[in-house]
Amino acid sequence: MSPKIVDREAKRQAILAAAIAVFAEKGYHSTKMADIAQRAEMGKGTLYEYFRTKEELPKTIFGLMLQEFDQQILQLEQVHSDPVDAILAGIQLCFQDIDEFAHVTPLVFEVLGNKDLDRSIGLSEDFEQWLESLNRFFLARIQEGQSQGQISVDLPAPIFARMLVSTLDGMATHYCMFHFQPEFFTAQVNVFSDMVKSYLVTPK
Amino acid sequence: MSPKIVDREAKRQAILAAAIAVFAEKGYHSTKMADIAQRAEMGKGTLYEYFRTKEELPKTIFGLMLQEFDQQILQLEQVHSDPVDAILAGIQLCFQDIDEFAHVTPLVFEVLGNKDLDRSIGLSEDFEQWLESLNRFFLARIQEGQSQGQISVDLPAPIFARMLVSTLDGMATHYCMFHFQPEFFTAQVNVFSDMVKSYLVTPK
Amino acid sequence: MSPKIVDREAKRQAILAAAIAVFAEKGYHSTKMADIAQRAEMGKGTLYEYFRTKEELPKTIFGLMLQEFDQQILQLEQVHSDPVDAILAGIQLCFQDIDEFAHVTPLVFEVLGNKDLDRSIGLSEDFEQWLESLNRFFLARIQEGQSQGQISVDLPAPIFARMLVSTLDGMATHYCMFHFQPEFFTAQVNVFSDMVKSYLVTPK
Amino acid sequence: MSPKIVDREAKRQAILAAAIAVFAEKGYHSTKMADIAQRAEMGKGTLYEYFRTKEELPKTIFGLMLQEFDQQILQLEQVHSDPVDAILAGIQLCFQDIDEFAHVTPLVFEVLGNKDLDRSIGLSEDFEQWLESLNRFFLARIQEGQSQGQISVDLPAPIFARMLVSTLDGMATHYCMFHFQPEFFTAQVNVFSDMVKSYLVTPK
DNA sequence: CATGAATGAGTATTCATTCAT
DNA sequence: TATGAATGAATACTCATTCAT
Repeated sequence: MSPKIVDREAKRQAILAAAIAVFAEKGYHSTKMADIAQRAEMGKGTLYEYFRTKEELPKTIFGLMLQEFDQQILQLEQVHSDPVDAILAGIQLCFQDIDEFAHVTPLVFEVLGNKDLDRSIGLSEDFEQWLESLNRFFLARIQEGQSQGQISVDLPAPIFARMLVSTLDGMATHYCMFHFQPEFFTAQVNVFSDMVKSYLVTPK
Repeated sequence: MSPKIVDREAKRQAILAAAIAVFAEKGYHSTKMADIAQRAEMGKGTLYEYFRTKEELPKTIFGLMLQEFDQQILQLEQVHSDPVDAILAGIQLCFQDIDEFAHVTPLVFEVLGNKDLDRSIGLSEDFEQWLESLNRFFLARIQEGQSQGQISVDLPAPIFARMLVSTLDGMATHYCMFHFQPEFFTAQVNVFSDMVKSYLVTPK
Repeated sequence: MSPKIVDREAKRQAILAAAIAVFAEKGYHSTKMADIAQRAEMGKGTLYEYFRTKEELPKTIFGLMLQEFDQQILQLEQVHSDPVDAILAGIQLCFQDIDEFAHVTPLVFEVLGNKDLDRSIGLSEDFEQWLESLNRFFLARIQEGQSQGQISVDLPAPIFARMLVSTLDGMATHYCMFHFQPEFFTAQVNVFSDMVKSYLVTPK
Repeated sequence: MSPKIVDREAKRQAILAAAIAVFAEKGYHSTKMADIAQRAEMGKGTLYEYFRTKEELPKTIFGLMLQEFDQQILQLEQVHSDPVDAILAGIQLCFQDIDEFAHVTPLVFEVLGNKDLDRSIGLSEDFEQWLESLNRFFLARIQEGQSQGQISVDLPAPIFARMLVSTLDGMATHYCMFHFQPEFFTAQVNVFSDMVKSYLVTPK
């Protein structure tokens, strides 16, 4: 905790913040290291004292993002209400800090869309792993509900779980990329949640 | 008097096919014109006989894609069954030719993620317009169902419609990008469809 | 003189005329072979049936030009009036067909200015040779005038002759490149001629 | 805190000197940026730190040249001897720093000869303006001499003035391009000057 | 002979990264 | 440690030339 270390950490954060801002404005490929240096109000050379390459910036950004996602998963796993409520809570939890990540969405798109870049950053691997965790959570709750007789055993659990994962991601993505309207979005999540609830508890 | 006879249209298609293939493999920015030329089995210069710039390739690819999307919208508008059935038919229709477009998805991601590129290609504008058409279709059917007493007037139509649009896109995207399993996907769309049906016809 | 040969020659001339026109409009380096073909109303490939390379076009154009220049020199040498009159006649003769060559002047400039191009076309060599012939003509007449007592022996003949060559070229160049006004030009040549005459016959 | 210290102006001059040298050797179009970089003993990229494009090099070179030409015009206008002497002084002044510009002449030729290049560099416009200034100087002195009775009013002043401009340029050009012999050149200018003097003061 | 489709060598320019200060 | 000047690999695009028809 020497002041040196605090300074270094603060500078690292400043660079990351600048990078996020510029990446969000122009996209990864259109952003020059010089742009980031300017935004961070430091020299180009200094960036390289903190990050060895340009690619290390999105790598770090995604690392932080996925760390938060993992927190989310941990939170999910601590939800101990009855299965259906847990699923509904999970849906809400997914969007808890969405505004915080909204401006990184275009960067995620650009990296996921470029296999070369993705390979060396490893985003899709980590991202799919997160999707899988989410999927596991929903699947476990559904199966729990089925074994408790609360959810019909006719419901194809793995399919429904994966459907939840992709539809939730769809809503989040549309909010971040095309339709940035918080209240509307909340309402949307609520109808969706209500629909899911009705479907799960209705006997088939 | 008898110049070389060439099927220009066929060659254009061949180039486009090569471009789509290489873009899908490496992404737009990582693809060199030389890569496309090699894949199309022709010289670099020949590409420029058919497309003036590199950007014109995705532009053309998206143009064709959006043309098909427009066809889809036209088809949607010709669905004249009762409102709820129309909505369910619409959901199915959305995924009708999905495999045809699956390999363009990463390219769409990369372009949508890079504001600079998107601006000069104009993809997001056209894409959002398509989302809006889809939204209008669902909204109209829901309102129709409400005025006919089939769907509860308590359902917030605009919100539900937009939710459908984003969730459908989410499922399609996940299928194309992360989870390319046709049968699983069909099943997923079917549960979703069933859930929507139940929700719409259940009195609140 | 078979019709074939006449046809070929006519086509050669057509290409040359087109080349001269386009070179005059845009300059050598900015002219594409395609431009010349279009102007000559034939296919690009046809040009190569008549001229092996692009450089061969200016080479041929300059060849014709210098051929005319040689004719001029021959004409000069047939002037058999007294020395001073011969010099004055020579001055006029220099501008005899100037309008015919005016539009080639920029091409001459561009080639003379580019040593690489000049080397492979060999223009400056031929051009300087022509200047030298002109110089020899003037020098011979002056020396003739001096030996006949008509021109002062104090006049430094080689220097005066070379001065004539460069000043005449200067007037021609300015007419062709900067000040294309025929009447004004004629008047200019006349004062110059009159000045030379006065100077030559005035005893020092 | 202590960045590399560099004399940017000196480096700019070094690049310019290298550019002038290489342009003189090969011509503008045959010169690659890599050639200039090599001559200036630096990397290609460094050139672009000082000049945004290749065209900016001749543009700057001509700018400096024309600046000197303007100085010359200013000097001319400060010549306050009697009209004929002023004209003779003007003739000498024209060649004052000729050696300094001699090696730029081919570049001037190439640019003036290529309309495309000339348009974007704007040389001929500036050059003709300079010719015009020179012309105005001679015209004014001649008319002054005529109103003072020193020069015959029969002399067509505008024509004679323009004739001076083009013949002086002719001598300068030949010196720089074809006949680089300083002593010979000086003698040539002197006979010319002497001839002009005789002509102006001789009553018609 | 005539054509224009195909070709690929050639070149200006950009930008991530290095390194002298 | 911080800097920004220097670097050169990398790449889209052009155009003289070739050659199948």
